[in-house]
Amino acid sequence: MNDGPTTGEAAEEATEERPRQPVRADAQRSIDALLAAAGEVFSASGVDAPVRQITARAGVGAGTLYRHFPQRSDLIAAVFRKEVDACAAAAPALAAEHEPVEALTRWLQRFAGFIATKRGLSAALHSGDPAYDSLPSYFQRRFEPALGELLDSAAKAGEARSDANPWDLLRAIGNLTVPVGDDNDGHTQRMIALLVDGLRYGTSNS
Amino acid sequence: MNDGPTTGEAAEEATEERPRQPVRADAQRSIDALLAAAGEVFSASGVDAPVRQITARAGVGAGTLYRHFPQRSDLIAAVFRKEVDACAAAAPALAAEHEPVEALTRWLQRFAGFIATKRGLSAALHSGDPAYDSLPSYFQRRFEPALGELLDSAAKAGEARSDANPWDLLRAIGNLTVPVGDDNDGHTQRMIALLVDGLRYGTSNS
Amino acid sequence: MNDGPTTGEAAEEATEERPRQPVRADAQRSIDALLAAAGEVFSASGVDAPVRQITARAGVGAGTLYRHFPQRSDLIAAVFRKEVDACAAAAPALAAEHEPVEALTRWLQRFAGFIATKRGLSAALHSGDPAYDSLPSYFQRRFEPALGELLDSAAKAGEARSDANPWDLLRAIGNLTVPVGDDNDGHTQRMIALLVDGLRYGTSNS
Amino acid sequence: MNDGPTTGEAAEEATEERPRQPVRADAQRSIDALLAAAGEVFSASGVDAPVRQITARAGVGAGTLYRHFPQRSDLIAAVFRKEVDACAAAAPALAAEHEPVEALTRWLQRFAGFIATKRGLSAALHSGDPAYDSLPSYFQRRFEPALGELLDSAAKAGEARSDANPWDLLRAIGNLTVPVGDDNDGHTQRMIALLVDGLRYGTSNS
DNA sequence: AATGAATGAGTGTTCATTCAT
DNA sequence: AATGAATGAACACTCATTCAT
Repeated sequence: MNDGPTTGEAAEEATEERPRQPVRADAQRSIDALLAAAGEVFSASGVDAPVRQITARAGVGAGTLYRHFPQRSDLIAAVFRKEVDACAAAAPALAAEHEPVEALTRWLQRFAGFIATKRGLSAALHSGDPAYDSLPSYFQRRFEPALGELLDSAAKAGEARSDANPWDLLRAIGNLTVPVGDDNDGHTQRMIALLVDGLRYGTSNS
Repeated sequence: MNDGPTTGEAAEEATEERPRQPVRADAQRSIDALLAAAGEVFSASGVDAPVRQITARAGVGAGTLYRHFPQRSDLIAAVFRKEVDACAAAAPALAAEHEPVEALTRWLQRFAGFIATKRGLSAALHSGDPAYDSLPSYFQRRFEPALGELLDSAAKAGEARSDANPWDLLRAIGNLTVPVGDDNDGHTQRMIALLVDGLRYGTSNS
Repeated sequence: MNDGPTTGEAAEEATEERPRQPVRADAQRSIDALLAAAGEVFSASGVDAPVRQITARAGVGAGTLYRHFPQRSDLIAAVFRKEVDACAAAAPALAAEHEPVEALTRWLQRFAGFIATKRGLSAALHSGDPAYDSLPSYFQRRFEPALGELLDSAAKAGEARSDANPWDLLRAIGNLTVPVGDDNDGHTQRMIALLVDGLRYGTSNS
Repeated sequence: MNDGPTTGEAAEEATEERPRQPVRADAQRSIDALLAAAGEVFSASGVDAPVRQITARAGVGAGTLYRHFPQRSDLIAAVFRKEVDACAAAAPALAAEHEPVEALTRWLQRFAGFIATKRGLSAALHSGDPAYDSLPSYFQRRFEPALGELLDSAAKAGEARSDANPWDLLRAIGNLTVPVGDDNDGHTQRMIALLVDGLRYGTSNS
């Protein structure tokens, strides 16, 4: 991803070419402050943190938050997108600086760090609130190609099996978007098999 | 573990041979109903679910819950222990019925299922509430030997590397007791390396 | 007072000559323990203290309290009568040991001590609960003659005006049975006039 | 005190000349309504009356009460101060309209009326809650000079003994700030002696 | 007769959300 | 557009009272 969408726009999927409608400077300042504050509060206290904690940290009134993010889910989604973008953008950067396996490993660690701040989001994501419907696909749309590139490079270098599924691997680390227990598509089984493969690696059988 | 402690007694580690102190039958019925109801509600709605949801499902009054579990954390901990026991007890059972690698794989899947119901417990566990202090060690005390036996059997059969650390592996699947983001002991790094090993398994390098 | 009613009987105005129906010894023990405990708890925490505080101190179960005192007001009334009796009985005792004015002064101080433990009963008394209807008259029936005797003796000795109204005086100190603010019978005014008389005592007018 | 502080400001000692900090009109309306409602409810049902009774009568939501009076004690204290101010302010007014003894008597009756609404506050005052620490001294600071002036005028007119202690007299009527039973400074004794003096007034000894 | 477990209405309090300023 | 006061539903928790043991 070269520069990513401007996630500063509240609750809106950016369409690249639409000319910006005039957003007043003070409004933009409020939005930025809210996104920053919410990101910090969410990782510190979870996405159920009291709204006032966020507005206080952002230095705005409660009404301002609701003006820009009428639903709590709008705020959560906006923060989520912003952080997804930042993480996905790290993949090509690492690929440019490191050998394939090294880049792969580093990015997976970076990704794990991203996931670590998302504890507690899982419940929201599966709450059935349609406001979150677009998030899993956004997550996938950003991350799958990012990891795909890294895996391809490693495979081309003969450093990884070529049939590895990036999406499965992301879920193995994240378990964010689909809880392990409910899925029936065999994801968990495949990932556990992968771990077991890892355990076997280096034995006389490998 | 041969048959597991009877976790029906609230917040108490059962000593096998001690004759039951007279727990009135109705009280025991309430405790059992509450633990069962709480288990279901917790996995459906998280550990912050309204108390009344639990009491309604258990068919008891609110006061009954508070009599037996004065703090919410007491209930959470009791449910946790009960489910840990049930899962740990599955390990020897599977070992008796299946080949080593099969038993290992099945149990890891069973364990993953256990973890899946624990989404949302992570925050509670790291809340600093001393009521939860004993839980991580209980978790480890039950699970580490359970998985250790399975790994040993697999290693003896030449089906797994013998240096695999059961505790690391449990955390790799669970990420329950220590969030990924905060740990500095390299756990995440090792587990990601293990996944990458799994990816490499079967390539020309293995 | 020579023997007074046995206030150990719950919620019942003793009729002097009725032969005691057989009260089982253990029941009587419970009643005594409850009255003693309630007296202590009421002065420490007011008459709205939690029931369990009383049963715990008495060493009986909650059911036992309700067997003997089906309404909370029954318990309050029984404690009240018991303490009224004890205080009223002190009047003749003091009269036998001291000079008239000394006995009068000492008993009024004793009475003030009694009142001091009744803070908070006022609200209950005026709650409209018919269970308390008999209490003010009981209070008056016991105390008015007790103080009347003391005043008479003092008057006969030329140590007090002979027209003093014992009931007014009791209320002046107590303000228990009728709150100052609501009465329109001039009681408060008379008592304040009395205080002012006291202030004038020894001025050029006296 | 010439006209009394505006107690409409929550839990704050008004400084006469300070220009009002911008208190929004609606907030002030809420505060006033709450203080008025609480005053009525407290005298009717005691200071432990349900919060909802107060908010309902004030016509505001529960949150509004908690915004302005985060602790129940804040509300109690504010009501107390407001009523103390009103009563103390009556003293100079009465002095301006009546002869000294008449003014004294009327104000004491007014004060007795004030006390009558304070039944049940005693327990709160001695609960040890530091929120009430300042109340007794506030009570004394307002009332002692108020009564002192009245007594001085009466003494100057030769209508009262000049050594009367205003504070003792206030406590004689009030018994609010220090319960009768516990004090060891002889207050109760002195007041009872005063009453007895009043009784003696006009006997052959006076 | 005594016990103490169960009930559930009642209450304080919080906090998301709306809306007057 | 921003503020922050008001609202009131929702929730945890207590405790008087009942009733199974």
